[in-house]
Amino acid sequence: MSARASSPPGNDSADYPPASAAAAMAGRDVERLRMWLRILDISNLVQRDIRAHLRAGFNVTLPRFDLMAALDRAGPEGMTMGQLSRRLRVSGGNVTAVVDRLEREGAVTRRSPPEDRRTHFIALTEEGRRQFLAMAEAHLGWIDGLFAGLSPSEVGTLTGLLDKARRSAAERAAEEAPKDGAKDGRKGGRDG
Amino acid sequence: MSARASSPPGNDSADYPPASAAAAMAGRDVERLRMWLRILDISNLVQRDIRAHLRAGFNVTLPRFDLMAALDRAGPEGMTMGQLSRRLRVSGGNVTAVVDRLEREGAVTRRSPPEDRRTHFIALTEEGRRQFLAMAEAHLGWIDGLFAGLSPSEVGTLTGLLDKARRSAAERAAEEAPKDGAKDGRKGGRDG
DNA sequence: TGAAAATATTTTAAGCTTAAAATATTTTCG
DNA sequence: CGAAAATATTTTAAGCTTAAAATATTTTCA
Repeated sequence: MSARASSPPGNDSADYPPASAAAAMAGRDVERLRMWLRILDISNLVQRDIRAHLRAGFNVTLPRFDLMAALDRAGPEGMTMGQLSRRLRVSGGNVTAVVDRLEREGAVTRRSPPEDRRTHFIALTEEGRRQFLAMAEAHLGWIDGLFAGLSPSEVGTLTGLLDKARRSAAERAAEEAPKDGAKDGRKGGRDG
Repeated sequence: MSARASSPPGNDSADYPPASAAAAMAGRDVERLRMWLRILDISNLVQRDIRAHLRAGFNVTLPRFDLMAALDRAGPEGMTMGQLSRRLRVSGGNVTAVVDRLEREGAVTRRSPPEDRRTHFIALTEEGRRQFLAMAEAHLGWIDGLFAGLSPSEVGTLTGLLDKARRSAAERAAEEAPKDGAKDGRKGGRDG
């Protein structure tokens, strides 16, 4: 859950910028902020709904579902902890914790190849994959249902503009945080 | 941070539906799912950036910023714990925890009116409000920067479509979870 | 070879989050 | 009045999350 996120929150519509902060905003362009708050609202709303469905229908949390999705995509060999960390964009410690629980539940296995005992390959068990496929199918239905109020053409327009917005934000966030100064985009990380 | 959320994750663009789940998705419409994943991506990306800025520039977390924003909006009397819980759409226990920390830091005060000692009004201290205004000003600038790649007209179109998407999701999420069966939309809650 | 550096993961400390149980207080109503 | 219900908040148990420190193992290279 968590409706959190840098919001003059509780927004069901207009009233931005927030009351007292209004003074500080005087004369500033607020349209991009307004747009962002819509994105945030939808994101929170949909995530809340999906989490509730996952819990009620499958007794699974979103982090576990996401991790299983990555493993499903990876195929039978699975992925290493480091690969999962990068793919999911979460910390290594986080992957350790979530994998621990999935392993305890029998949804994934950990195995270390003899040639490098530092690393661990995580893979879905048969049961884990079966569970995931059922969840993925249901998930698609939930999303379709939530956005049923948009026509196919509206969905297309929105997706296109969102792509542009994403590129804008990704570029600018990246240049703020140079991280690594790496040459070609592969290095400095942890494994591959 | 957390890039989490019901995603065939790690998406920088296409490759949905995810590999093995593809079988389950056969013949299903995937456009709305694709759109949702764009929203999710942007939301995670921007929140990550904002959190980093808030921490680096103000040594503050997003939940604390959000709570302070609500209080700023509320004016000098502040808000009760229950009002904060509903406004921020988080649990009561959560509000207790975040307020505890803000209080410890001197950003907010708790006071209980004599006529109802169950309740507590939380308000920004002078220092808390000063801090918040500086953060809100910076926040607006970060958002403007991230979405600078969109023209004003694109921002307008996007905001309009997002509004429609939000209404769609909100309506459908609401009818799934009837919660209260209340008659006219005000009741059954906790306070006002 | 063998010490230093690099890599891969786990552990730890702290904070956010929820649902459910526990407390405290006020309101209702027999 | 006084017990039961309602209301407001805090506490608890569990899980997610991160950054930073600690471990374990492999690679580099003098």
